[in-house]
Amino acid sequence: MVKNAPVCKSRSVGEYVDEVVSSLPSDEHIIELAEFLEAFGDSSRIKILLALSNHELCTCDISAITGLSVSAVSHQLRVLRDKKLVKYRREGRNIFYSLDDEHVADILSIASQHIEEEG
Amino acid sequence: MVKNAPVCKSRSVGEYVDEVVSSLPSDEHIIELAEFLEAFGDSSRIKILLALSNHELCTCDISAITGLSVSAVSHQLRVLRDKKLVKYRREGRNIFYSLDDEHVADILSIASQHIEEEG
DNA sequence: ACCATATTTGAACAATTGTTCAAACATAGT
DNA sequence: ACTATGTTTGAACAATTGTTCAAATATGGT
Repeated sequence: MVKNAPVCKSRSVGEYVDEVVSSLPSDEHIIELAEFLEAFGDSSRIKILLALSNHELCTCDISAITGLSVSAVSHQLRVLRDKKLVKYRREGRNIFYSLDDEHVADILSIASQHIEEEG
Repeated sequence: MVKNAPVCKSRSVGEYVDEVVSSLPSDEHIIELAEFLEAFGDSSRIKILLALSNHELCTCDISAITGLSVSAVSHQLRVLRDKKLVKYRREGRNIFYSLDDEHVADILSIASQHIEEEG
């Protein structure tokens, strides 16, 4: 009837289920978390973010640095803007992008550490 | 000829391009970084990871906690295993999963902070 | 008003994703 | 050997993704 209804018949397991359920944040928060972290999940965007950890950069310089087309960079910057990983300011014809805050750099750095340790 | 060839004609911009390029890690490292962080980028997987920050859990309890089907959980656990976000151990019929290391919990926690600050 | 530069946008496309379902495999108890 | 429980697997499907291309928008200089 209830399709997803589990499951463990063993009762030594499963005693903490209610406790864990009530420790979880709201679905809304979980979705925001996933959407924020999803924005890190593409090598073009990672390359852009790593470039921005060194310097504030305009769109066309990011294109030159990453080897991506200007259009591809702009599309990815939109994702990074929408998901609040980067901020920007206009200066004449150029728009300069930078990391939104330290959290973004921290996540990149922790992820780097993790990869180096795992081999 | 070269399709992606940029780009900025203004020379005040772009002087640091070479410097930033040489500061970037290898493409291989960038891809590993993206693949690791991509594994955080789905609300089902985030829910699983948050549950695991509280308790070591077996597959069917994760299913009960998250409301996902056992099969869906197992598929996602495979992603999390492959990308080294979780580890596991067998105990009889059950397989207990837990976060691979502190890095994973740290990333979840920093991302949570980020979201709360941005509103 | 016009032109060049810088950037964004929208449609199109192949490629990838997450879930479901049914079937398989693994372990433990009888 | 058989059965029940726990978990994984593979095929299928709709939905989403990232890039390209062509066209649009924005700013500044003449």
